[in-house]
Amino acid sequence: MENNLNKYSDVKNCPIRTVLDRFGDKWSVLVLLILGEVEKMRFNELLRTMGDISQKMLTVTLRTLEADDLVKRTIYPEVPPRVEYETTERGKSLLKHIHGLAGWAEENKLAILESRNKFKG
Amino acid sequence: MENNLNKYSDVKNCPIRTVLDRFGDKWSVLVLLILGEVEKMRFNELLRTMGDISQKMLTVTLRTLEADDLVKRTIYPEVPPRVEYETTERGKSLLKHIHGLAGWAEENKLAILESRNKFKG
DNA sequence: AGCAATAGTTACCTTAAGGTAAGTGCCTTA
DNA sequence: TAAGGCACTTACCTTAAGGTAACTATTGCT
Repeated sequence: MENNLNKYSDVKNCPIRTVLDRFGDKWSVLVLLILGEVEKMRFNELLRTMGDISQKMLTVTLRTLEADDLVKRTIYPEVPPRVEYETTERGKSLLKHIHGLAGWAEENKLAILESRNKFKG
Repeated sequence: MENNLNKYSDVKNCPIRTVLDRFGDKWSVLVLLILGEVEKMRFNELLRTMGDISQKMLTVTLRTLEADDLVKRTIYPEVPPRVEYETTERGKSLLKHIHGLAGWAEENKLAILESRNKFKG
C-alpha cells in the first residue's frame, strides 16, 4: 500500500500554505504592485489609485503586509495626520517574483480568456 | 487636481485581476505544484496526496484549471472509470513563476513568522 | 445478493472575507 | 459656526467560498 504524500502534503509546515496563503486575498498583491512603482504613498492616495477598495479593507491589507514586514508604515505627527507607506527590502524581493507572475499573466491573458470561452461553449 | 490612476487601476483589463485572481483560491496553486512533480495523476491519488481537500473542491479546482488550459484531463472509458490529470505546456510555463514564489516563501518563511510575532507583541 | 472501487454530482449548511455607512479627533479654511 | 480633510475604527450586514454527507452508474469480486 503506497502512501501518497509529497512535499506539499504537510499542511502545517508547507511554506506555500503558511506564507503565500496570505496573498491569496483580494488586495495584497495589488497593493504591493502599486507601492512597488512609487517611493512612498499616503493612505488616501492608495484608496484613490485602487478605486474600488474600501477604507476598511485597505487598512487591514496594509496591516497584514506590515506584519510580514513587506510594507513599512511611517506616521508623521502632524494635523491633519500624514501616514506614508513604502515597500521594504523584503517586499521588493517578493515583488520580483510577483512581476514574473504579472508578466506571465499579461502574456497569456488573451489566450486564457479564449480557452475559458471554448471551455464554456 | 491630480488623478491617481496607474496601470493597475483598470479593474476590468488588469491582467492581475482577470487572470491571477483565479489562483487566489485555496487549492489551485497546490494542485499545480503537485501535478508539476509527476507525469500524470488520477483523481483519488490527488485526493490522498493533498489530504485535506474535499472531493467537491478538487473537482471544481481541476475544472477551472482545465478551463484555463493549465491542466489536461484524460478519460479512459473503462470500468471502474479512470481519469488522469497532467499539466499542459501553459501550466508548465506558469509553474516556473510559481516555483519562484515557492522558493521565496521557503527562504523567507522563518523571518516572516518572526516578523508576525513581533508585530503581535 | 451484496459489497467495493472510481470519479464524480447534488443539496444543504457554515464560515470567513469583504462591503457599507457612520463615527472619531484634531486642526484649517471659508 | 460649520464644513472639510486625513487616517482611521466600529458595528452591522451580505456574499461567496468551502465543507459535509449522501447519492449516482458501472462492473468485478465473493
